[in-house]
Amino acid sequence: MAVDTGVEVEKRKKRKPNVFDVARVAGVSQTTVSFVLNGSTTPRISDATTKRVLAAVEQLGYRRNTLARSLAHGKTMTVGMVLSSLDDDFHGVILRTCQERLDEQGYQLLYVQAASGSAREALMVQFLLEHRVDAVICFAHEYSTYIVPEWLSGMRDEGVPGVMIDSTRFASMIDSVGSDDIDGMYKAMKHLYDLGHRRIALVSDNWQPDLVPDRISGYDLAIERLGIDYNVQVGSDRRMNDIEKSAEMARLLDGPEPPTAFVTYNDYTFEYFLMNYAGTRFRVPEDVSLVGYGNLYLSRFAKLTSVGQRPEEIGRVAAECVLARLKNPDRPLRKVEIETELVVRSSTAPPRPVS
Amino acid sequence: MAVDTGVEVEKRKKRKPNVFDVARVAGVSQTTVSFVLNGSTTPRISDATTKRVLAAVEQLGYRRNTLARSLAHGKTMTVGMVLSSLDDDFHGVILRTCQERLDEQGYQLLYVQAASGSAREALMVQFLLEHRVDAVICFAHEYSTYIVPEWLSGMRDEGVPGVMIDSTRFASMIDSVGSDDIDGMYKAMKHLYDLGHRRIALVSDNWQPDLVPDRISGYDLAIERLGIDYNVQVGSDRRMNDIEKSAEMARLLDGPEPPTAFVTYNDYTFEYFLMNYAGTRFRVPEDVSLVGYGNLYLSRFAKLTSVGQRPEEIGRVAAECVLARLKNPDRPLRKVEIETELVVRSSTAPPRPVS
DNA sequence: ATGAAAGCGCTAACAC
DNA sequence: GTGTTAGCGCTTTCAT
Repeated sequence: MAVDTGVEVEKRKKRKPNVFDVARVAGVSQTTVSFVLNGSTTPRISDATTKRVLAAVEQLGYRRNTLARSLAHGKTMTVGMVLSSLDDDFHGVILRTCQERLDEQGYQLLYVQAASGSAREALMVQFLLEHRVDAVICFAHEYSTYIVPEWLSGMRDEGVPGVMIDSTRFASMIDSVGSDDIDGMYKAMKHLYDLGHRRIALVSDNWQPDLVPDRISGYDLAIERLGIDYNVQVGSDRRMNDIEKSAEMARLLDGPEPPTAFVTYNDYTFEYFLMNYAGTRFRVPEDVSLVGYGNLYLSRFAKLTSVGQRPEEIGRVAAECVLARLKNPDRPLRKVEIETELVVRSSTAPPRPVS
Repeated sequence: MAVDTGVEVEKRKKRKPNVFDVARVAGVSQTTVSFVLNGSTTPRISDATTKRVLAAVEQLGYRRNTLARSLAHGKTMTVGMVLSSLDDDFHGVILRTCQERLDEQGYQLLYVQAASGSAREALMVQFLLEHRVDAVICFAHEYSTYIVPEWLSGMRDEGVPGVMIDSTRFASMIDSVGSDDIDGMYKAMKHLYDLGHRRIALVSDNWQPDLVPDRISGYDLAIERLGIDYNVQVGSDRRMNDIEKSAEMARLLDGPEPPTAFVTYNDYTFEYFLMNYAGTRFRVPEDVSLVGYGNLYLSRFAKLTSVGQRPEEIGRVAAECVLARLKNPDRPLRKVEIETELVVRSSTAPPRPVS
């Protein structure tokens, strides 16, 4: 490596200082600088030398170049994460706990954003891979079906570990961590059953036949296990938006044999109902009980009983999976289903006695 | 960190293909491959060659190494962004629009997370700088005061452009884009004034004397400009949490000369009041009008009149700033204040006639 | 149109 | 404990 002798001065102004410069100023070799900077213990560097190097670093305003560093030793110590939505606390909590765990091992989470299932999502995974992240974490989503397998196999080919969050649909291809949603929905149903409800309707969705399928089959399972003779699902037969679902809920409540409670696969499905029917046409929980899903902000604000998915656990376990596979790429595939917890608030009460 | 030497041969097999491999398979030189991959036009590559190269790329499953690429030509085409909160739609919208604009110029947004004002925030800026992002975007925050200047000067020294979002407090040091909050608060006051309110109290905060200072001085300004003879600020003299603020609001409403309306510097300040007082002890807007700030999710759900900050504009303009400075590092400092918009919903109405 | 070769900044094996 | 040096994968003059 030829150190410019003549142009040196000119270049000095723009070029950022590198290990070599530090070495020269400190009067040591590159290697020594590198060892000091990386706290290498193998060849123990004398305190005096260390001090001189550090001083040179300070003086020059040297900042190490991660690009070169990673290029050289083949590891970036970063984990890429493709984020779809940044709008809710669910994702926020997962991110935080995931990051915390990764931090402990010196890994840094790097996010990029892309709507789930969009072409951009696949692009962003490419991007992360090109940046040689050591692993990729991705949120599964209803729309993912089409696109996921494509980049999933891409990652496999390159030996980059990945974990899928929030769904275990791809658990046969990749480490996955999600919630035990069948049980979660069962808990919701059991809670209402125990309060005395026997006509519990589900606010569902047919947007994707396999959207949050566990939550929906949890409903059927509960019906069966609890020996209930009432199975009404709003929005499972045709595509409906939340406004239409609310109207249908109201229609049901005004009809014969009305449900005394609703469960849903997502807190926000109730949003419109809460905004425009609850408290005016129907009182909650006097006229109808409501159990949401997700324990998201809305359920806290609206004091909704809801099934919590424990995002803090999801994030932590996802990090754990990544770390474990990074350590041992050949470990068997892992599929984790975090147990949910029912958070009881004031949207549930015993049903009104039949009038 | 000792890399096992014996396994070297094993590893060899896993080595990812590089330009050189591609070149060999395609029967051309490295250079040619590089030109093809970068769509170079200077030396026009023949279609036949291009095709062969692409075929080789496909066959080998070659993926370019951004690390090496960036190292070589000194640009990463990434913009780093330090995110504090991922929990609300405000940030989400900014991110999306900012990304969209950056995309157009081929820049990619890279996020890292750190609580505002935390030691980690400074660390993350270092991290981004070490990764040689071409620019940094950061959210200002009440706590930032202490830490910001430190890494701000660090960036300046290295010639890495940055823009501060959501505050213009550091506008003398860095391109900044925020909202015109003085005017925003004035709009809120004017709206209430026009409805007939003359006793409007502010729910404030003394946590940091310069926290969202514009919104607070906007209140004083409005009082003066509108010739109002009532200036009551909850929580401006001592530190209070939202629960205490709600209690204080209730106390005020029950007292003599009660305010007929409240304005605040943040929608969520009203959260507790809405959950526990509104609709029970006080009706909104019959007994009291409420104007929030931020037009955040809460205000939409609770049908709160609120001052919107137009995050989509903030994000776009932030990207614009970065792009402009990237193009011309010497352009004069820019300070943009996005005009707010009052979103009227059903939490505001004329005050009750004095009883 | 294509190829040879000099870096970019850093790590780490190997010699001293 | 310190220095030498060969890569890491790619870009990019400068010849050819």
